[in-house]
Amino acid sequence: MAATAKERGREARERLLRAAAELITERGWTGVTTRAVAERAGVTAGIVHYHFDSVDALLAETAVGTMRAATAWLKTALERVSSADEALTTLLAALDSYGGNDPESVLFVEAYLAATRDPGLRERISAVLTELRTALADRFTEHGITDAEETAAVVVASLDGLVMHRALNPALTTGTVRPVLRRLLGTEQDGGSDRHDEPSDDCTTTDGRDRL
Amino acid sequence: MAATAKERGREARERLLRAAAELITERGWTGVTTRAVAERAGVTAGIVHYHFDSVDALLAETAVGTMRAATAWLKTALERVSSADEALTTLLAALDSYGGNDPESVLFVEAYLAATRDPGLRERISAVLTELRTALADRFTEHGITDAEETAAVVVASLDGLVMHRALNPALTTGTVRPVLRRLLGTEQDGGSDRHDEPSDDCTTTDGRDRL
DNA sequence: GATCGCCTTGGGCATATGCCCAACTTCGAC
DNA sequence: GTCGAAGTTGGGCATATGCCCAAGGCGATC
Repeated sequence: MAATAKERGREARERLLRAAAELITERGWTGVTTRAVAERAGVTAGIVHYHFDSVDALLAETAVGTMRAATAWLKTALERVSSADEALTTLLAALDSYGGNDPESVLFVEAYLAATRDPGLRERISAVLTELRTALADRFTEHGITDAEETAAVVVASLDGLVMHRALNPALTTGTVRPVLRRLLGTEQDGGSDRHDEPSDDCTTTDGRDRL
Repeated sequence: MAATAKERGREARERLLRAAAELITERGWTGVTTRAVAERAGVTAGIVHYHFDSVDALLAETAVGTMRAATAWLKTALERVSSADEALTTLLAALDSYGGNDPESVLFVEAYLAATRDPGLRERISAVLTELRTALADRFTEHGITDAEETAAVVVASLDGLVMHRALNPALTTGTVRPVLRRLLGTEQDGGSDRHDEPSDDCTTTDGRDRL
């Protein structure tokens, strides 16, 4: 058996990260406590400060890690895209995959706010966000979207805003907002701009990618 | 003499509300404490629970009150608007009026997240948001925007998203994002989307940076 | 088997927090 | 002048919280 102690330590650490992610969305960033996260992870409270310097360090690690994973996934998904509209669809699909009361995207918003009060976290989150924004802008440039940089920035921000508002207004399904968001791309392809509720064409048609 | 005691009580209550608003953005919703808000308001801690049932009640009152005031102001501003584009400009100007490190709009985002965990607050915030969204949608309908309801919803959500992202990315000035956001209105007025003829309340700050 | 490194435990300390309350002040009404 | 309502004060209680630490496993290495 390979390093049982080390392995268990690693697992405990990851369980803490997962527990923290849940609790951030449930209680809010500043509402996560040492003992709560330890209990959720099934470990004792002392463990938290063995694996992390502080509760805030745990939360930052959780947020940055989650965002990095999501961004990495989205970047590879965007690489397979063959039009700007498809890129938008990919992002919307990712947004939908978390269902309505999506825990993960609320975590992002909590992280943004926490970054407002923590310069170090802000730096790390900005880096991830820039990465995603740049990847999207590259697709846009590639497919002839004007103001690609600015458009990408607005699209990413808008999607985060929609995530937030959807928590209060369930009518904001991706199907509903997609026709409107498409206008952001500036392509005047006039594809029947008033049809809502796209049935199920939300998945990019290429290889199987219905997971996330 | 007009009720001095009653008057002072009222003032203390309002000072508490203002102090709470500041602290919510500084420390986050769940980071606001009885004593901190009392100290900021210049009263003793006992006062807080005399005027409000609980700290959470204080916070909710603060958030809803602030949002109601902002919405009321925006509604009257929107009434004077003579085009959909001008409506957008009005909203952007309001967004800018709070300067870069705007305390108020961060408060809104904090409130959205808190509403996620408090059904009562969620109800109240949804009502205010619906009011604003409807007022905007009315303007849009009036000026021939297709999908007025959906467009209004997306615009409001996008602006909140931009507020959040601007806290991390100062390049997201209204001047920078305005040309992109105009596309949301679906009015295909000329391709050059970076020129506008409304000279009056041009709120755009002198955008220094263009690289996002 | 002894030793070492990594992980874990459970308790503990100083402080913070929400909320309460009895006594006190203030000021208009009678 | 007395009374009562509205507001204020300062202390206090039970609990929660962040972080620490000495002691205890436990497998790998020698």
